[in-house]
Amino acid sequence: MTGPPDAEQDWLGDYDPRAFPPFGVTVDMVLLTVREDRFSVLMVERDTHPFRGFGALPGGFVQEGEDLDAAAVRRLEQETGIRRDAAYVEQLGAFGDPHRDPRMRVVSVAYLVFAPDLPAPLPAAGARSVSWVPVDDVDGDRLAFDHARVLAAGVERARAKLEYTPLAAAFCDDAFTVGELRKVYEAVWGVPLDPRNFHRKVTGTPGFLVPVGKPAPVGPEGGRPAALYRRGPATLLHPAMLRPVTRPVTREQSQGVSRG
Amino acid sequence: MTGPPDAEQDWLGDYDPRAFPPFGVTVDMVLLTVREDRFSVLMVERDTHPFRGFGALPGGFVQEGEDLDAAAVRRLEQETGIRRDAAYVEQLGAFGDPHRDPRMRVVSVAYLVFAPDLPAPLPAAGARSVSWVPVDDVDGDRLAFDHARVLAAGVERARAKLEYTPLAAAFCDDAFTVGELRKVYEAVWGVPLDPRNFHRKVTGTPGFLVPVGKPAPVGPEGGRPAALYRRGPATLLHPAMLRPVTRPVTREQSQGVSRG
DNA sequence: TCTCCTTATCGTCCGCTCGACGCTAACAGG
DNA sequence: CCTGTTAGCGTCGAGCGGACGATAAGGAGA
Repeated sequence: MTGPPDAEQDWLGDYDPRAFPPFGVTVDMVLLTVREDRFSVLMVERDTHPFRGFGALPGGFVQEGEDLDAAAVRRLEQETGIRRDAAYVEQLGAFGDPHRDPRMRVVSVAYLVFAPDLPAPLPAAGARSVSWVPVDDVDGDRLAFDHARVLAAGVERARAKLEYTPLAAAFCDDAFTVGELRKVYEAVWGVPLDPRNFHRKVTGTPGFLVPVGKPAPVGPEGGRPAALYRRGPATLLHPAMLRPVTRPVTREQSQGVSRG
Repeated sequence: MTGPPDAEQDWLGDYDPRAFPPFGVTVDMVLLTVREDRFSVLMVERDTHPFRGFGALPGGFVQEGEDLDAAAVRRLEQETGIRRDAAYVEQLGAFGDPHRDPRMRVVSVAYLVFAPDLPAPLPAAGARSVSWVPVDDVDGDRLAFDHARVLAAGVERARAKLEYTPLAAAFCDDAFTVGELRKVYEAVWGVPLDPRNFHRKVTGTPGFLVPVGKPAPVGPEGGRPAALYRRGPATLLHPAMLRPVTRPVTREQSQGVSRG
């Protein structure tokens, strides 16, 4: 297709600062964990304009010469103290509504992080407080920018990921029991699972769990001591572990822009 | 976590152009179709610096005040003439390696498009040629920027999407036969499928296909005429249609940044 | 010690899905 | 009529998962 009015500025041969508008680029983190059997997200309360007093996802500008993934990992380590090898990090997507930030044109690259239970970190600059909030308790209307959409995308992606990957273990400590892993699934999906079928599934899937020599820890509310496991080498669950609720034939589709 | 040297510039209260580096933001399109039973991608040959003579994905800068999705759809319509409701579009992810474009700092937001078979469009500005290339014939070392990575991500995402969504129909015309739909799966996955089991699966999944009144078209190489269908309202396949190859326990993970 | 409660782990039954594959239906061409 | 092709239906058996019984192994309290 030739020559719509703006086509000349595509793929300019040489850098011409007048040919493209400058954007700010930020990373925002959807940092998820399971705390006290509740699926929770790390939220900050903003102390600066805009959206002062609103909840927000932690994040910040990408620096010059800094890779997007590196910026996300840097933020993760700075704001939570989580080492990058103690959590699972993947990109969630880019959010670039022209009016998502009233100050200027900003594209946010959101990252999804699965972390084991950790104490809430200290507030960073520009934030009044930092805390873990159960995702069901978050009021989307009280979030800054488009963070309600970002959070919703992250939560849905996390729920889907548990179905076909062994990433639930990223919410657990290094060694964990089958029961602890089941509580992760129950918290994230919000449904009870049959302990016996769950046990059969996860222990019967090759590469999901590797038994750790230690025979038995203690139980907080009694019961027979459970065996300890670590994450196995598998990166996919095959076949998947499906959420027990019968989904209707039609459901929201992740990030589809146009007709499905 | 308090006070690393750069923390002060996070979430500035007011616009301060010195506080963040300016980025160019582009959209790149991984435009996929099935042509002559081959899974193909729309590639342009660059005619301008940098990467003159290299293959590239179609794309261009996002304009001021333009939403990312809107920029992608605009590119789609401009470069291919595809109307947005004739194809499936979803965001693939952001690619922001600091050196991906030698001219300047650019973050590319990649989009994945499933389109029915169409004639190759005319070259746009800055491109020497535009053509559909079977994805297996693309030489990743001859692609501009990081488009080899972008393309690989798009292809893998497309293959996975066919497993758990009915999006294969987005590669077909408005009305199509079960055999045509099967050829889409076979081309995308690169494996033959049993026609009888495939027929049972797709016709037995509620909401996948809706029969169209017209009783029968003609067959190009003979055979019994097939019934025509359109896309149904389903957006998920449940249970999924799994690729017949036995995947090994460990496989590449989409966009994971760190340990799982 | 015995009872009861809790959780862990193993086993059984049954329905559903899928892969493999046989069979018939409905066209075209010679 | 015969053959070749694709479409569509049926059958069988293995495997997986949901429902759920049974046993194991701990702690708390009578």
